[in-house]
Amino acid sequence: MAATNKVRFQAVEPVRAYQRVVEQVEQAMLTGALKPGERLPSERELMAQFGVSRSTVREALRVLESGGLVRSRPGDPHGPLVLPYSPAGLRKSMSRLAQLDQLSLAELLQFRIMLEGPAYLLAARMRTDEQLAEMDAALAAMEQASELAAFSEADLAFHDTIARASGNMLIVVCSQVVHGVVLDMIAGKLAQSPQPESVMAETLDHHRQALAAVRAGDGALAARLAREKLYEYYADHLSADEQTALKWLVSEA
Amino acid sequence: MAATNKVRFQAVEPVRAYQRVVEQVEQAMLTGALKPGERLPSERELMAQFGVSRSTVREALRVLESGGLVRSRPGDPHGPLVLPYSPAGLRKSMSRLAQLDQLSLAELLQFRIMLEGPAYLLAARMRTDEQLAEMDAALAAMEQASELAAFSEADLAFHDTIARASGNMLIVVCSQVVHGVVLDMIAGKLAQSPQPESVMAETLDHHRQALAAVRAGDGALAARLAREKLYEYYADHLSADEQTALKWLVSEA
DNA sequence: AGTAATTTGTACGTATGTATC
DNA sequence: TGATACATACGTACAAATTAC
Repeated sequence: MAATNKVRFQAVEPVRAYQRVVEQVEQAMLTGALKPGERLPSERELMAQFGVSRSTVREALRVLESGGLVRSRPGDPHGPLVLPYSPAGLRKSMSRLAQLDQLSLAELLQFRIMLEGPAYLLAARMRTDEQLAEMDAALAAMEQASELAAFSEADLAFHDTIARASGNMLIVVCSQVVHGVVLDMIAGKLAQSPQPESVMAETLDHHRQALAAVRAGDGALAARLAREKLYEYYADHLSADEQTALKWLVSEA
Repeated sequence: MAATNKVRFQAVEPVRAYQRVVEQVEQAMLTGALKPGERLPSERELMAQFGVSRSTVREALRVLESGGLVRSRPGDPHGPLVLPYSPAGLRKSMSRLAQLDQLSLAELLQFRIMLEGPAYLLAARMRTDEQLAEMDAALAAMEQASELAAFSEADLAFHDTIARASGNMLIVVCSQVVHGVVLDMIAGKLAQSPQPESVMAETLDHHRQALAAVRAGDGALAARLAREKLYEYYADHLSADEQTALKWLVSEA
């Protein structure tokens, strides 16, 4: 018996020409041979260098473009531009996950609590003075907002600043995505709230307290306030079981 | 003076033909009009329906394909296959950011702690008996593993079961992705560990304690154990500042 | 089993609008 | 302003692969 019983072969799928082009360009960007701000050769030159047709080059460029890695404009003699690395791709994938995987509001809120607690915790210790000023500005915008839309926008900016102050990019991206999806899910219900003013005033009060805790450097307090606020704000939209599970995260996390 | 001083115009960038095709297909998948396992029309039919050339259709298909949404094979008369959601895209974009130093190991570990704490917390209360049996099986596999690779694989299965027991799909997917990326980042360093046996034994012991807490329904204890374990396991790879920040999350979260 | 039909993968040519020099 | 090089989009053609009869 040949000594091949330990090796495991994997199913091999055909590698298309455009994929090899994409891989080479991606590799060049990963190794630093191609840096943001630099240019790729023109399509005609690429098709000469890779030895493929124009269609193949274009398919590869479209894939790179949709991934947020390059941007090509018609008529640009310098060739496609290599873009700086941004979490746009991460955000798109997260968005798809949140929207496509039929997530429940309860799951999204659980996740928001998991994100916001640590976000406040870290922000209370890591925040710069500029970020503190941004939070003040967002709070002021919320106070001055007369319409729900403007209020909601300022609220989003406030949370975004908190997330950025945590110094963790994953928290920033996930918070943006999850917050956005949650707003989409309850958009209808929130608009027909009986007393939008009282809700806004209450939210404002919670934010003031949390911001004060952040300013004082009391991360644990800020985190607890944030979790409780989130629960109170959204609990009405959940079933009794879901409320219970969410409560666990609020009190014990 | 015309009453146009309140409107804000945004810079408009050209929308390519292939982008509109991609958007329509993505939208159909998001709304559920196109479900996994179903087929897209053939390229020729697509080019008739969208009123664009085949090149454009193909560029759109390549983008969708690279995003893991569809798969097209040569000669398939049924057309491109609509794939079920996979976290591959999420993992790829996260890995890219990590490789490009836009995402530090410290951030990833922070995030893992944020995920695993609540995962254990929820799992301790929500787990079914079958999931508990799965955890036992994974633990047994870890005990029997002689090589690091098998041990690591069983460890991954253990954490995955915990995540699934939490009942939150976002936790499941994010845990898988982040865990995988962390393993990629420290793959080299871990292999040359001086005493892999002692590390494995220690990890095993931690897992036993955490599993016991889950079995007993003590979510708070399980979560604390998980956070501490994670810190002890990876702290060596972090700078002093990063260790301090991580410690905050371990103790106060 | 084998053949025919259809589809994808790739290549090449062309017209048009655009950005840069 | 004009000239040049570029990207966009369309159309055609042929080889390779797959399915169905």
